[in-house]
Amino acid sequence: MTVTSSSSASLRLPASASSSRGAPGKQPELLRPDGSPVRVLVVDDESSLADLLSLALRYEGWDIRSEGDGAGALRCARSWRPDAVLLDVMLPDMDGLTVLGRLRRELPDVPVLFLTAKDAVEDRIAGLTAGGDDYVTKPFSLEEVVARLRGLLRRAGAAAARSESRLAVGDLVLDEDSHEVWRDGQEIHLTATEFELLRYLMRNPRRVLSKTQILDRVWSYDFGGQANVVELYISYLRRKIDAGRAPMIHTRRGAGYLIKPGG
Amino acid sequence: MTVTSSSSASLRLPASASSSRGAPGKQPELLRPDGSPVRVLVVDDESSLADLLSLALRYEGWDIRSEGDGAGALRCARSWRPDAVLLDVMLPDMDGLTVLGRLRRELPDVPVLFLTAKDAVEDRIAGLTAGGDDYVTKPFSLEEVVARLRGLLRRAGAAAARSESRLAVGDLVLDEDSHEVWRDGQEIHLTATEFELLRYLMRNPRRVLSKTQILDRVWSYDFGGQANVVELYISYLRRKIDAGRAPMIHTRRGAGYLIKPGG
DNA sequence: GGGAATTCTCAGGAGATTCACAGAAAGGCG
DNA sequence: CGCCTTTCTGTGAATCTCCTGAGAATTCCC
Repeated sequence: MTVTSSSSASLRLPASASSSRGAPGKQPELLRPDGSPVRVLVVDDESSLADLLSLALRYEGWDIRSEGDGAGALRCARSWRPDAVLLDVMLPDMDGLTVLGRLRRELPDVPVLFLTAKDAVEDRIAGLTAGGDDYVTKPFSLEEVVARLRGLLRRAGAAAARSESRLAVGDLVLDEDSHEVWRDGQEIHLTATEFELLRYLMRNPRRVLSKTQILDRVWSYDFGGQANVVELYISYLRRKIDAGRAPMIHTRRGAGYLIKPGG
Repeated sequence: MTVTSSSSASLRLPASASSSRGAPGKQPELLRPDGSPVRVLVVDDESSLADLLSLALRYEGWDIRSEGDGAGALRCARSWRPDAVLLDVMLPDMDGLTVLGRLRRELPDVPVLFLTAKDAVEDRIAGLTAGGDDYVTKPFSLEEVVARLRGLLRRAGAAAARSESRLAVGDLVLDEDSHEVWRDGQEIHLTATEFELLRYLMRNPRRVLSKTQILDRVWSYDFGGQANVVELYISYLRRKIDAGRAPMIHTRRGAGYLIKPGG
């Protein structure tokens, strides 16, 4: 097994390092050395989920391919050389670990994000996250998958990209590694859901996000509750983020919410 | 401890000595004289273990090759010239001692970390470690293997790198060689597991580590228990580390734990 | 062999978090 | 200005996460 260290796995920031604008759309944040978008291979036999994921990841500006079984995944890995793999541990033709093992032999340095059922965590497989890989349990939110994938890509990439774990909008700063948030230098404690909502807003500054959009992105895909939770959580966020200060979270009546630097 | 004052095996710290961020990833902490990453040869016939080890070591930023038997190991040693060898003493084709002997003829100054079953320790292995080598018994934790390997590489390398055996986060200091820990100058006694957990946290300061991550890294690969032990040991650590003082170990509900200087 | 130290399971309880509901407040429009 | 719609937020209940004491099992050490 001839393992060259990092060959294809070096990633870099785009030339126009306007990195604060993590705006999904057509501006990928991470690029391959040749300037082409990052490649992500999605492996899931449930086609509806695979479609949902592909769509969301494409929206990040990444190049996506999707496979429904282990054999296809390996074939694709071999020929397409993705920069990251999103792998459901339950596949029809082979055990997730088997796929992982062979994948590793093919792409030693490519990070893998596992999708696993909630209860399967208990009979977890030792070392699932050992090599810097990560996992997400179903049902997940798209924001979570995207965030973890970005984390993996960031850490697998060039050292220069390492500092990029922070989002900033005005004097509001969010650190994805430590899960810390500051406004004007002062630390603010957020709950898990508040944190994800804020991260989504901050990754789309100055852009109106509808309640539906937010619900689809930040809440799990199987959430069955009222769309009103978004209002509730916006309210929570305002209390913590905007309290006293110039408001950064704005309501666009009939359209949605947006975040922008005070003023 | 007969530390051969290395010849070819001189290692050095990376130019950018941002060593406080022992953050696993692509930033190797130890480099060869030519700036390329350290090379480690993994020799184990159990492929799943070899894969797990390769994964974890590669994540340290090292260049890894893996062989399944003594013959292959010797071949690789000869042509690839690794900086360290991770050697299972139970190999299909030849006795671990034999492999070691020939390895030594090939690479006189390269340190070897033995993997051995628990009960086989006594007799012969102990003697082997006299030359600066070390050993780890199965089942092991990844943190332990990585730590020992780092220790070997460090000691085999330049003296300048010697000071690197200490981790510090705020006024908390941990010595990897002596296994001593101080908070604000005062020594704190930790059990083996507590020590490994703290080391893992301190090697990833200001980063949220999930319970699964911790379990995968700090506990043996064959541990089958509840993820709840992590909570328990965090609790123990807090009692010893944070007692009275400003807490350094923080809980991120729903995400994991992180350590950071008081504040 | 016996005592001490260590590791780990189990379960109760404290507290944090999520969410539905409903009335209050605010915005838009004729 | 009055009415209707949309958004905001207080309340409280259900749930979930995490902490920790007690004690069993195991290992270590003398």
